[in-house]
Amino acid sequence: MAQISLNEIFQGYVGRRGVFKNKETLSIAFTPDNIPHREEQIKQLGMILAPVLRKEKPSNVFIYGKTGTGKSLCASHTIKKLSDQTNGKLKTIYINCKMRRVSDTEYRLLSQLISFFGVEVPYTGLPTDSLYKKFFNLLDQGEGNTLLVLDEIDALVKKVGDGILYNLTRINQELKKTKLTIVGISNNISFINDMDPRVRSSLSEEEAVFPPYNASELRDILTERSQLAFNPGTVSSGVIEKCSALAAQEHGDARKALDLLRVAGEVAERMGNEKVLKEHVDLAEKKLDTDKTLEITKTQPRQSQCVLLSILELFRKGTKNTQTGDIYDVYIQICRRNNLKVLTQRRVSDLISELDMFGIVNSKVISKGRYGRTREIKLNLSGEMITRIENFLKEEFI
DNA sequence: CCTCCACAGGAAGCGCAGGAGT
DNA sequence: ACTCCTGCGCTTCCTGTGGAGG
Repeated sequence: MAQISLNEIFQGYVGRRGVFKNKETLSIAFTPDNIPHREEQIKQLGMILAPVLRKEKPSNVFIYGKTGTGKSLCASHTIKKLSDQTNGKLKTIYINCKMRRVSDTEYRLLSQLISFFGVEVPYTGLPTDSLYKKFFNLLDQGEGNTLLVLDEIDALVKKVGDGILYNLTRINQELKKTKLTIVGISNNISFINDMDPRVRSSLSEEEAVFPPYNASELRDILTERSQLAFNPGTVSSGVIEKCSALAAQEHGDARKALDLLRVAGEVAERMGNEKVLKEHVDLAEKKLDTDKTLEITKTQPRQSQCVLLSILELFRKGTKNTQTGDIYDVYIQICRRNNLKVLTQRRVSDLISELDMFGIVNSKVISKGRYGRTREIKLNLSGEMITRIENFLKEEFI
């Protein structure tokens, strides 16, 4: 039985022409040749970095803009073009500072930098400044310019402070043959104010701002990409407009727009449609939403999951106007059942606030007069999400 | 008008882990 | 290898508060 139906599925797959021609072109990792609506920024970056062609040191650049505004894309595009001009002689080090366990401490970042020169360094044990020396020596062995791209640089500063940036910006004073230029990329603008003024000024000798895309700009981007990604005529009208509009509502995030389009295509294929329809976009949005919330709950610490389960149990019982105390009572029971340490109500209250921040619940402070002042907590999830999260939590807890 | 409920949410401090300095 | 030092999760203690009921 199972085999027959599987065969049918496979047959359906092979027999039909899928909607995708090249799905890769919709992923964030893909670098298109043409980047619409970023001509200004690319030109600006090009002008800032152009001195490398004359073997002079360009200014350090600080790039900021919200997620999905094309910062990393434009930076890597510009640098690649620049590198082509120099016949690949331009050395570029790209580091994403948000990668956990890779580059989230001073030591790890330095060992990353060193490994770019093909030298491996022990995971731990060496003093930090000997790593600096090593990096310095490796750097100075080469000629000309080295570009250091620090993506999500705000994460680095938040984690380890600005000392490392201070050291890196000063390194040029010592270097003889090479020059190091830092390209910092951040989606948080305010963090730069917390930095040491010296670091701030040397890091942002030049600044490039990436504004959010509006709906029509997003539409252009999607139109271009969809021609690469989909077979001709498989995207019905209105689909791209819908994806653009949804993503524009969320601070003009091109990544979200591309995700929506890609998942809509996947949904269409799975449902056996030969065309991507507007309804598929709705389903895609739901799926992305659910996946995201599920991912959040999965990565949440156990205590927080326990609190969420308490809220879910109360919801299933149909309790109206859930308040902190109710949740705490259920929470205690779940902890006992699961042999978990019972935290104080004060702490649980904070955990509820965290769930609120994630958008999983909505809580608002209300006063019930004689019957006290508390927070009214409501689940902020669709029915399908509740079931999926519940299924996950039921596996984790008794 | 006052009271008093059921908490909110700030402040201080504790114990721990893991990194930095030596 | 050894002490600091720092950040984090958490507890303890605290003061503050909107409004129903007296």
